[in-house]
Amino acid sequence: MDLKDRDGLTEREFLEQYRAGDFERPSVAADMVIFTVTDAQADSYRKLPEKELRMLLIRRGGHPFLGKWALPGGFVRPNETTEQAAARELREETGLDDVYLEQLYTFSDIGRDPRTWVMSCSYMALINSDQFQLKAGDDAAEAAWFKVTYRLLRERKELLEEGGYVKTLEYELKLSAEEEELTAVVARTVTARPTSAGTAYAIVANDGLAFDHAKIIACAIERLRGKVNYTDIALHLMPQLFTLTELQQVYEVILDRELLKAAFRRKVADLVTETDHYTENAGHRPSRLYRRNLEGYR
Amino acid sequence: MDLKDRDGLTEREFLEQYRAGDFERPSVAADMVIFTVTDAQADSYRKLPEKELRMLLIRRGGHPFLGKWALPGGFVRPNETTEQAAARELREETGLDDVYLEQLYTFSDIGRDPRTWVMSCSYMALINSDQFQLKAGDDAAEAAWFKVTYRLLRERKELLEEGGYVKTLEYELKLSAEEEELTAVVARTVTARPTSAGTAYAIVANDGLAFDHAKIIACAIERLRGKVNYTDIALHLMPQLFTLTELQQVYEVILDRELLKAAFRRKVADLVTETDHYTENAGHRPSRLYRRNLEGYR
DNA sequence: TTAATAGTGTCTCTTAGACAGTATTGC
DNA sequence: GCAATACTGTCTAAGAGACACTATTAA
Repeated sequence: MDLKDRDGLTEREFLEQYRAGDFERPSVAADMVIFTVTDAQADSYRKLPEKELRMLLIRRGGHPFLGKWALPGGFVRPNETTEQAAARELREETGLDDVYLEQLYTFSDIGRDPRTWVMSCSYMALINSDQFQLKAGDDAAEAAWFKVTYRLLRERKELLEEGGYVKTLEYELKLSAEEEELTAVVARTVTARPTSAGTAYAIVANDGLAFDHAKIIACAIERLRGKVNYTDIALHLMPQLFTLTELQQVYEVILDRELLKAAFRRKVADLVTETDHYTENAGHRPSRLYRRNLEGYR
Repeated sequence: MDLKDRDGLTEREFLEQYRAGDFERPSVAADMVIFTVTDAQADSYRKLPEKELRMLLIRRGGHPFLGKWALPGGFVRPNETTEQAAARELREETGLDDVYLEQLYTFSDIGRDPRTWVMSCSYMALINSDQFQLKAGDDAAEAAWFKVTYRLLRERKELLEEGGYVKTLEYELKLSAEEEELTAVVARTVTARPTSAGTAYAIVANDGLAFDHAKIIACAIERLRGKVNYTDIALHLMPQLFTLTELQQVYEVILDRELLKAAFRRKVADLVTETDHYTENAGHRPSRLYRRNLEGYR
């Protein structure tokens, strides 16, 4: 087809003469929440080590937010998708190439970067403990894996005159590495009005995190918690071989609550395949090792 | 705190001297999938009218994709968030201000806009039939509400040598307005590999839709279908007063399958409040009218 | 009276929660 | 034997699916 527009141009002619207007454009960054799971120090030779959910952060070496901790990320370059930018950043920061990657949300609050107009298209990556090496931060920047806790602090509900309500959920986000202890409070506000409705995040308190990264982290944890229940997403955090108790520990550390063993095993039965291998030299009965069942989830 | 960076500048000094580099930046558009539900023509005075899921599209009046149909949307302006841009576009296209609005996904494939580098941050809006008037398209552009169907065409699963599989789900998207009939086939590819995993959309066939909007629409329908089952999202498509049968019809048209009455009523019981009003002059037993229960969902 | 929808009762099957009981190892 | 974890069996409660039955209106 050779449709012509008002100026009598075909599409090819139009594109040849097209010049991008000099409207102001935003920079777009891909920022990543990279999760992994590690073992805490075991108390006794008999006890199993506890699992910890950890996240990679990088200490800023320049303004703005000099000295604060930020998510790994960087600007999306021309001829690159946001996914590719995220994968590239991940490779640069961790050397890893082949991981679970999922887009989270695009944050565009004005002033979220004090330098200039920057939107953040955020991603979540899951790394299993086989791939995991603490060699993060090959470049000059200081990097560390922070232990994550995210817990409901308070809940408030206000009724509106016109009908509907505003519910505010305040979560405390705690991130701790060797020397560092970061704390933030993120409020999730759910507005329900007769016609409209919506959810918004706000940072209530923030000690040590750069930009609006506390929001992005909150968003990632909530996505992870949600998906754990109805997908096999948690298996991306597991090594090749693992016990069902380890898998349960990972679920528990993500959800921040204890689960019942029997029910848990029924639930994940289809997500794993048993092997003929067993753990050895634990101070107790050996445990069968499982593999991820790639056919499992639907 | 007055931390100084390598150049001996404080944060304030840094920001004062900061000039945005002239790296190439993308344009960012907010594109919207605006859903509503309408009544089809009833066959007889006795029969209830069927519900139809509809979506607003705008015929392009210029290159590229001249004459094709596109989602309402536009570029995000400086000092505006993507949410605000979406809300502004919605107001411009429909005159509506107070609606359910939710961010979907950010699409950034290179070449998705043949003119220049454009990312699309997509949103879904739900409009109830009270607010709905077919006055869309006050400006010069031609606009129409298209009836939506989205149905699984075929499913393919290929096992990989390294372990894992690639599953391809092909959906047929049909959009129809008075004279117009648009058809596209969108493939959702789920890749499951031992370490990585991911989902991607691709357009397999496309007749009449501009840009990659078939993907965005597919994404919106899948989000809507998913959320219908575990939130009260469908109630944003309902007028102030409605019958439970109407609500069920809306669920059915979204999910594209029939539901059982008794089970449905149990499920939505907490999402609605009964009123003392009844339908009148239907050719059969009157039906109790309900309101949305704003306390209902969690 | 009739053609339609409105609305309820109840049986079954599946799943999640709870808990108790048995099994097996290293030291 | 002991201190742990490994693993299974079973009761119960809640929910989804299926279906049948009764109720009520306008024409």
